[in-house]
Parts: sequence; C-alpha cells; structure tokens
Amino acid sequence: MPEATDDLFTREDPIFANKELLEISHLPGEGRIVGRDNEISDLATAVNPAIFGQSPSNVLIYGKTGTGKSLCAKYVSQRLVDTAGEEGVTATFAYVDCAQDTTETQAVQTIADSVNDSEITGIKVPDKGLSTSTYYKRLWRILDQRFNVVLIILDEIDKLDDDDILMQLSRAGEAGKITDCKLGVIGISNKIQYKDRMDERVKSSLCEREFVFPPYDANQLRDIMDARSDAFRDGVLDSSTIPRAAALAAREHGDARKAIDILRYAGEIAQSNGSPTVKEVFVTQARERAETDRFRELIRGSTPHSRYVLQALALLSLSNSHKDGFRTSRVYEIYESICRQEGSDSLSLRRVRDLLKEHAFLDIIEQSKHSGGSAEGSYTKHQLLEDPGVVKEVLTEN
DNA sequence: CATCCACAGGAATGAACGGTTT
DNA sequence: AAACCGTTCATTCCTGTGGATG
Repeated sequence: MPEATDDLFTREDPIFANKELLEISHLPGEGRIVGRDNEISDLATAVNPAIFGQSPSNVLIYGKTGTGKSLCAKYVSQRLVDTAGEEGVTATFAYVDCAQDTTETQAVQTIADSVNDSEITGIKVPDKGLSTSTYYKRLWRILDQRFNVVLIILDEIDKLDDDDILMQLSRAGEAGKITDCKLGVIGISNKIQYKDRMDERVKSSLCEREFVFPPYDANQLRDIMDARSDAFRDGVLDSSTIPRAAALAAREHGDARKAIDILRYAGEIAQSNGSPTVKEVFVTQARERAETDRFRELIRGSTPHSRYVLQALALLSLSNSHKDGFRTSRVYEIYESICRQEGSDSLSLRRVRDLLKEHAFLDIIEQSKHSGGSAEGSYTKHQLLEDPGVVKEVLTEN
C-alpha cells in the first residue's frame, strides 16, 4: 500500500535500521565473525583435503552454547564448498540440528533431504514412513550421483540418543556403501564429557581432530555487538549501552547469542517506551526478558505433565528457599496435588522420574545423587537451575 | 552379618499416530 | 486396502543400592 499519507502507523522505525542483523538465525558475512580467527583456520586445515576431492578429517568441536561453534562450522563449510567448486570438485554440506532430529532415522532423513534435488536425481526422500535402512540407501545413491565430497555437520551431537548414525557415517566409505563420494563429519557438542560415552570404534574415527571453543570475553562480546550495531539507526545507541551489555554477558556466561538477544530486547524496550535512544538502564530489563523468553522457548512443546512436574519443583523451591534440592518423592507428592487441581490423572512415579531426567538433560534442573539413612538406600535430589519465580510465571501463563 | 526399606533405573511391552509402499 | 515403518508416551515388572538396625 504505497504512498498513503496518514499518521496512524509509523513508517520509519525510529530505533532499528536493519533488525535482521540481530536475529539469531542471521549468519554474519565475511569479516563479521569476531574473535574466532584461530578456530576458523584450524577448522579449515582439517577439512582442506576436500578441495582436491580427498577425504576431509573428521572433526569434533566442543564449547559452551553461544561460543560460535555452529557459526564457524557453517562458515568454513560454505567457504570449502565454494573453493572446491573453483577447483572443479562438486562438494556440499548438510547441517543437522540433533536437538530437533534426535533419532537416527530423522537425522538421516534430514541429511538425505538437504543434499537431494529430486529433479536431478529422481530420488524422493519422504518425511517419514520409510525404514531407516531405506533412508540410508537413498542417501548413498544421492551422494554418489551428485557429489565428490560432502561435509556433514551434526550440531548438538550429544542430544542424539544413538551412536548408530555415527557408525554408519564413519564406515560408509570402507563398507563400500558409497564409492565416488568422500564424506567428512563435523560433530558439535557442548558437553565435554560427550566423548566418554561414545562407542570406542566411533571415537577413533570421528575424533581425528578436536577443538575447544572458549567462551567469549567482555572485549570480544563488545566487538561482536559493535559489528552488528548498524542494526540500529545512527546515534540511537548510548555509548555505554554495548559495554554494559557485554560486561553483563561476559560475567554470566560468555554466550554471544544471549548477548545479542539482550541487545535486541533493549532496543525493543526503548521502542515501546518511546525513548529516542537505547539507554543503559534498558539492558538490565532486557536481560530479564531474555531469561523468561529463553525459558519459554525451552519448554515449548513439552507435554502438560512434563510442565506439572516442573511446576511442582518451582512451588517447592518458592516455599522452601535455600534448600539444596528436593527428593523425588517430595516432588511427586506435589505433582500429584497439581494433577488433582488440574483434574487430570497423575502419571506413574516411574514416568515422573524419567520426566525429571529429561529436564536435567536440558539443564533446566540439576540432579544430585545421595545415599544414606536407614531404609533410604540411594536417592536423587532435584534442584531448579532457573529462577523459580520465572518458571512459575511462565508455566501458569495459560 | 543378614535384613530391611525407599528409592533408582533397565527392560519389555503396547497403544496411538502419521506417514509410505505395493 | 492392507502391510509396513518409526516415534512418542506411558505402564508394569524387576533387579540394584546402601547404610542403620536389630
């Protein structure tokens, strides 16, 4: 609707000039990745052979969330594909978020689907309905048909509930499943201990190279935010805003994603307050909003009972502050009463134990094992890692 | 030193569901 | 239309665990 001149809507955003720069999905272009130069060149040497159509080294990357692991992996892979193309080698890479595709079948499906082009190959990769081995067979066919080299990035590899896919991928060449195509795996994990529970055979082949990404320090975070500051209009950012946000984020976690979230929220708060500039004080409010948003995202899609369990724990933490956790039976009692209140049948104790374990895996709660006392054997205590107030608020929203 | 209790967690099972294939 | 296939959510049964108690 062009050129209408009423003042009902603001047509010029007073704060943001280019907000996409602050979206999590936004991939910074060349020269916009800050403070990861060493990591990038290390990665590049590891996968370098692919340019000549040889097998790239398999790589495992460790590092906490928001340290630029997937960013660098994607960046290097893209550059590799481009460079290989200049050398006349057809290469591609596939990115799998194992937090979403937790099972072997789903992961293979995503890989096959993302490297496929059914117009060229004539191979169809349906979303579901096929057996795992069928997906593999189609994947190998596609790869042999189309590519000389393929890189497979497995992000959050520790969320995978099986090692099977790693086995298959690492042995694909040897077992003669693929003949014309070389395959490299880049695994990304934020749990250092992940390697310990890996199958021995997989470990030796997958961990040819290992890199650890350290958290960003305050200076790097500031550079990262500076690099994206043209998301805002000129002069809108107070000079102290970014340093404040960087200091806050560095002290707490060194997570670049969270830091950028905070910056974006600060801008949105300025917007809704009608403030002409993004003031330093908005940063603190933004941090709180970032927290609740992150938590809401974390439990999105979880079943009602999974929430009740969490709610039970939140209630316990609120009424008994400064306790180092609550044992399963206590949580279960409260959970049962919440169920009665909600008018739904409660699940078995066994099931609730599993639900608690799932939350522990997502770092929403922390579990600790204890033993002692007469007739107590071993038991587990659960403690909320999030702010109980936030948890209760989000869970009782609707 | 065997017993006991309250809890942990593995294994087997199955129903419901949404999809493909032939 | 019937046969398959994988996933998720849940239950039931069963075997460990470990320190105080008699």
